[in-house]
Amino acid sequence: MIARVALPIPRAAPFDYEVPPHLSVAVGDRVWVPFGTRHVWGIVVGVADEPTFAGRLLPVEATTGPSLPASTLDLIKQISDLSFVGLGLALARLAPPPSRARAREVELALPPDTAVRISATLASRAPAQARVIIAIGEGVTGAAELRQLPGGGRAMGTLLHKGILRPRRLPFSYQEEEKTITLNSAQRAAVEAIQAGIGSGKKYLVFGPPGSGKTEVYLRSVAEGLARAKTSLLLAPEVSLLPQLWARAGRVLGSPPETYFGELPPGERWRTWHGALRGEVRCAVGTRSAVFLPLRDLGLVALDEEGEPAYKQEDMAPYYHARAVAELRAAREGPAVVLGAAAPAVETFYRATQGELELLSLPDRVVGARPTVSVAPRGDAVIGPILQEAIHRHLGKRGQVLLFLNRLGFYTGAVCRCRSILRCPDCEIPLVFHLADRALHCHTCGKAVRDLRCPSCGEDRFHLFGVGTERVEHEARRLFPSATVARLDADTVRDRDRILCAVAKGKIQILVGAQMVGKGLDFPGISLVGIVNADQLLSTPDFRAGERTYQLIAGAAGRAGRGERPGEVVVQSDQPGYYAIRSALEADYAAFYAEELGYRESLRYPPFARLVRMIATGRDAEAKAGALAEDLLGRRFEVLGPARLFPRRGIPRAQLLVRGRGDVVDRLAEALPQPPSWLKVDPDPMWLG
DNA sequence: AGCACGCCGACT
DNA sequence: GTCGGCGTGCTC
Repeated sequence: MIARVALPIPRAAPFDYEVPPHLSVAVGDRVWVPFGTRHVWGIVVGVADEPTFAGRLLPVEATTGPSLPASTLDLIKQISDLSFVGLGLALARLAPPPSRARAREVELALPPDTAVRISATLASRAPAQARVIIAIGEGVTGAAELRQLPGGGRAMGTLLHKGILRPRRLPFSYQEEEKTITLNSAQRAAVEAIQAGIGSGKKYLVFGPPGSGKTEVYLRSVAEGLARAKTSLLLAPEVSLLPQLWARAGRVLGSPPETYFGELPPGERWRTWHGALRGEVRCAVGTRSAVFLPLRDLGLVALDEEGEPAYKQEDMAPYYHARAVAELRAAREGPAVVLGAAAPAVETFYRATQGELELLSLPDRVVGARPTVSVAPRGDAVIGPILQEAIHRHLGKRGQVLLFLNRLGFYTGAVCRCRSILRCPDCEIPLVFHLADRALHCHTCGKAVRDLRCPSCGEDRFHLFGVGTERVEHEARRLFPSATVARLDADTVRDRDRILCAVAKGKIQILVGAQMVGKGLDFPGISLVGIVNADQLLSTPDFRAGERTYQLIAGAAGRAGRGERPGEVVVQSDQPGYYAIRSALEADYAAFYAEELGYRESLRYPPFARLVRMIATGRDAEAKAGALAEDLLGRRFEVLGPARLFPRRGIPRAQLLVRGRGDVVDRLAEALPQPPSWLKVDPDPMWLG
């Protein structure tokens, strides 16, 4: 028998191997095969009697049995086609490889006082075990550190075996107090509507302001599904949001759900994936990669904050949007898809108005009161006088302060003295300053502008800008020397657990954070949220800049005043009249949507067209992109660019955008059956430029 | 993606 | 004379 095996290499076609008589393999099995001078894991995507390869075949050497069901294999096949990536590579990155679970962090499985008593009795006979318990009592949770104690490795193993310790499943030890929640009528109506859609593949948009109880609606719907023996998936855009979701789900469902996300240790990922495969997992919470979990009898997939760009995998192939994958699963496996947001993606809301999704509105806030939102000029200060005054006021009342910065300081935009952001005359996308030729470039159409005058005041001298989180942290410490200041962004992600716990306990007065902090975190002590530079996001070279700005402000407003204290939000902006900022200040999504939709239509951006982003990389990226553009234009594609991008790790890059109708991806797949290795093809990109 | 093979600059 | 830079090409 011949096994056709997808291998973790860019090439699309599978490789044929001989299956020796003592092994039996089926489609979906993981196999160990010789490949060149080494061995690799592959996944069987077909079996046949005759090979398609003419050369000499090598044997399959081992198998670990099923790694995914046929439905998931089909799903990943579809994703690999849509994102112009070989099936083998897509499978290797989406189905976790076999790995033994090994605790990375441990915690006490007993109340601390009991543990102290046990360690006292152990002190004479098993001093190593006592030392481990004492160390944990002192706050050490890392398994690696505990292993370094004298005899620590073995002692930890014994304690895990005895059940005194247990592996910590989440990179965060968030605890929430019990509270009983009664649904209001809008929430009840939403749960009823969703319940009717479980198993039918219906799609819903749960639309409501922060604190309107969207999470409770998903959780009650999950419970309804469980009662009918259906499994569920709950997705959040960021790992940092999982602990709260996990804790709340455990409380509503009666038992804790499984977790699945990229940073989970390999053994844990494998365990959850195989639990799902065997039908043992009934509910899982996770980030975008969890949308592929092979849960059996899937009844519901919910995406919280569905407009968040983190749902799209764009940095690494295969490129996919968790929402699109959920909808593909709905079509083949029938789960209801529930999208929830206070500020949905414009595309999603548009689809709801077109009847593709059922709109379920939750108009009322059930947690806290709407914070007061005000706008303040930033001028040349990082933290302007009005925000400074507000921080003083809240610190004085023992409130906590969150200072947000969208950390896209990567781009250097240009502002005129009259405070308007300079935009491309054709695309209305903000221009990006390139130091190499000291010119402003449009990353959408490729135009380079050297002699530009501000369209609103005619001035030709501009100010370049970009502020980072470190600078904000530094300013906060300088201005408020007696406050405890912490910073949470991609650089400090390893300390996330510690920092978030300290915030929850009120030990940090000012938290400076990038995007990740802005989403559904729920800290009752935070009474003031300051958005340091709302204009910076507006200047990103992307047609979604307005949408992101609205989402940022709306999300931040949702962070303030979730507890007893009334909340306040101060947005620093020098363009308070710009529609995205104005409507966000008023929490008026409908007004934002109306204006944004008009802009999208007049300039033919999604949802009125579909974009495919192509990035050429390498020495003559621009020339190659240019030749490709010529070729595609000849085949009657609409092509924007090529535009020169900033080099990445010293390697030049150039971008093309192909614009078309819904069928543009299929047409491109026909035109470029196997894109060259220097070209990345990303349909429906979330980030341009 | 690896890893080999292959053809040109600075070193024991 | 070699060690080694990373450019192309192949792996059932």
